[in-house]
Amino acid sequence: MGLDAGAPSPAGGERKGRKASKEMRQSQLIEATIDSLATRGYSETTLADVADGAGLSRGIVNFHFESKDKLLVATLQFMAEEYAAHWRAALDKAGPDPADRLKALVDADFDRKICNKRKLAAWCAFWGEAKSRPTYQALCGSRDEAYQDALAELCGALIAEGGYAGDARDAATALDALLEGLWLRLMMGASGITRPAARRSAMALLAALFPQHFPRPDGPTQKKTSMEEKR
Amino acid sequence: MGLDAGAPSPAGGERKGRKASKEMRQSQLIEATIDSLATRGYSETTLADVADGAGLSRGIVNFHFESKDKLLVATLQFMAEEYAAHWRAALDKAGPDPADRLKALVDADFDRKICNKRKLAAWCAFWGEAKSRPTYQALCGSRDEAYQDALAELCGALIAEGGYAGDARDAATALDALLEGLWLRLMMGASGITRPAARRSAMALLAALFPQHFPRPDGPTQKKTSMEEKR
DNA sequence: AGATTTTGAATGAATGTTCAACCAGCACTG
DNA sequence: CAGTGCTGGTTGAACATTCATTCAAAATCT
Repeated sequence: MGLDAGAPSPAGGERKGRKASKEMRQSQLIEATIDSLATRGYSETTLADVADGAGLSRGIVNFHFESKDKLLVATLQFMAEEYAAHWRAALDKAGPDPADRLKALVDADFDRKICNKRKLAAWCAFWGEAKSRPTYQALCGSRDEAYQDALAELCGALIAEGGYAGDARDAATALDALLEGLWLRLMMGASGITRPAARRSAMALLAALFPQHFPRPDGPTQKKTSMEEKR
Repeated sequence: MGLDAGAPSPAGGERKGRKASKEMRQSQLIEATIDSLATRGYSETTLADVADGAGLSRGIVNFHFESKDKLLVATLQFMAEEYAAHWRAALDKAGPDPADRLKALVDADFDRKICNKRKLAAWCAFWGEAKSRPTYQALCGSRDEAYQDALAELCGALIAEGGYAGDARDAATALDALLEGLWLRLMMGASGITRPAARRSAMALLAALFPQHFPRPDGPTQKKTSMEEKR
């Protein structure tokens, strides 16, 4: 019954019913898993929930993925790859100027595609289990080793350009931690913080670290456009 | 672990714990719960684990706490109260100077009593479930409403004193998010970040935000010993 | 003794996994 | 083209396990 199920419908190759390709089924199940993680939490996520969410039958997960564990690992893997691809694309699209590239990374982190309640909640669910599961720990890996390298490289370039004091690695660590902390706050939803406010907060850190490159919103400082919002 | 914990060996006549008062038993069970959360994670924490960890029998938790849920709530409550009491005490002990008080808050956050793998892991376990449990969400509450108010007040004082640009509330949000993000990183243990390094990173943010009040560490420093440091 | 705490086995519900039957597509044959 | 058999995705019920909870009996304290 209820095969159509609809749901998030990843678009593209429409093949709905019985014949959906293996990969489509898998991503359909992964999406349903993210849904369940976001609404019920890790400890309450059951295969029955996932199957119901996808509009399929009970035993389906054990056919496409070998076990519940494997499904969860695949889900985390999917999110990690999506995240990495997203910031890499943002970096490619940005120009050669280090300041622009750094801003692009921050913006990418707060993009709705990545930074929404559903995905944030799923990330946090995995974080909560990461310490006791080496596999999760490696995949969360405080985001991505490469991401931190990219941050550090850009910070280094700005420090060299602007003659700022401080260490590039430390600045990158602080920035990365700040971004993660803001994600956490956004997920919690408490203290009524919003996505734009969080992004503004991150930009404020950049302004404090690299004042010549990231002018404060109020001061009529030296950089180019003020396409940012005001406050 | 936790308290003396008493070996699980039921052999000897050992009349050690039987007499322990209700409150002692409860905190003993709470400590065992934190242990289990830290080592096995939220989803794998069972009452049997907790009871074994405390060296007591299976049904004990349902006697002192009504249910597993109540035990977990009590555990989170305990940690929240301990955290709040800790930073409040640090604030009381600090002098009247806003810069000193802010530094005291940061130091308190990285105190071993609060900031160790065990407690961090337990916090993170609760964070992971917070979105789907209003009770947890309220207790995590992105730490503490009052904590953020204290941060904002101090930031405001420094901004007024030093004539810095920027908003106190934004600075406090950034600082709080950074501290939480660093906690998360410390818990993950990845990228080999250490507690002193994390604290240094937080201090770097303060130096960037309030350069007159928090001189950079590279110059001949101002405080006393440099017993920290590492990397 | 009476009250309180602790124990450990029994209970029942929830859930991951297995599996035999079912069915949609597809290639091949007559 | 119709029929036929094959491959493999899909189903749902059966199974086994794990675990929170209950409770009567035992142990300990006052």
